Amino acid sequence: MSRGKARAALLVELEEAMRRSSAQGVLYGQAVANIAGISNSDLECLDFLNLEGRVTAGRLAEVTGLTTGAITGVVDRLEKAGYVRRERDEADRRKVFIVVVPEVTAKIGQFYVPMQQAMQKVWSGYSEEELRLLLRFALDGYKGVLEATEALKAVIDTPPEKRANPKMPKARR
Amino acid sequence: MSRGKARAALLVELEEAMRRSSAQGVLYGQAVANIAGISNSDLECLDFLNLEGRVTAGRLAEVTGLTTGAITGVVDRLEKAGYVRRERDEADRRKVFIVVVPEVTAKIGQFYVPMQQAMQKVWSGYSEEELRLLLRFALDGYKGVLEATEALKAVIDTPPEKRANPKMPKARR
DNA sequence: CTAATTATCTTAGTGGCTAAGATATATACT
DNA sequence: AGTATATATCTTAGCCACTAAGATAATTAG
Repeated sequence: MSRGKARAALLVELEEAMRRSSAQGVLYGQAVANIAGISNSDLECLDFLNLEGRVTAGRLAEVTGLTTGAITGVVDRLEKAGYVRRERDEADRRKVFIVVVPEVTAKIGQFYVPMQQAMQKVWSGYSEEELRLLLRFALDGYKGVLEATEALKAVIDTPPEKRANPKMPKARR
Repeated sequence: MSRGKARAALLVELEEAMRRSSAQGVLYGQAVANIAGISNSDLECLDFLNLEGRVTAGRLAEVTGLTTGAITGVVDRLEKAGYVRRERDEADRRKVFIVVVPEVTAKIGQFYVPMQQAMQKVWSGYSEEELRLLLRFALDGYKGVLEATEALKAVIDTPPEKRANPKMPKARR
């Protein structure tokens, strides 16, 4: 206990640092969307499509939290700009798969280069063993955020008077 | 080289894992805004105010990338809902400081509880030494994202034909 | 003390979003 | 098979937050 920071204090700092970098990450995404001349939602969908490859319109609505009507608009704009194509599912002709057009989508990729370079630079300061720890944490963290998103839905169903009333994570200054 | 993952492969995995969790984090924020009944931008500003405490309208415009006109709207809505107050700077009466009303803002805090709990759970799986490494990384990462945001502005000023044309970070499947 | 600058607000117009319902296809029931 | 119900996407009307441009008010520079 005498040497090293007390664990509780460490966690507070960790939380604040992660909130700050995540907020800044959001801003980076907004800047990319602005520069690329597409809306935030459009870019969010395009990013997801790049991770998943081939996704139905309905799935896009699920993961973004937008209505299916809004997704129709998103896909219309992305398709018009050439980033994606619609592909009817031959097995179930109600479904529409959205697939990226990699040659065109690559134009967006350049706006992520500064972020990738900055991250490479950060990572260069860590040993392979440390990077493995970071990977473990990133994977754990992803699961955690998914869980939290689920749990948040439970909060909605809890009547307000039964909820805890915690302080907003507050500033220190 | 024979044991442990090759560093390059590790970095690719790390990047994907971090992109996924960051995307999911964005969704969590959107869900909070929906439940709280305020817009994404309003919540983003409120979060920033909670970190910084007391901030001018103009600074809010800077950090969010919104126009000052849009910020007027944000602050109007937040003020009407009781989350913040406007405070004229007595030294320079053009400026308006926006200050949070903690008692009211606490109502939003509850929606972050699931996230905090999930993160506590994740962090419980790490030793104090490991947490210190994570903190170092979170701080480095924040600096990195800030740098990247700056560097992105440089990309805008580079004529398109002089830019590299990298592939979009692509899926593996 | 006039001009230029800075900080916020106002206004008009636009675009993406939701809610509700239409359309088309698939599945379940009798 | 044939009818009802469910599912997936699209369409439409209306709303709200955003931008761009300019107005207002206060400060700083010459």
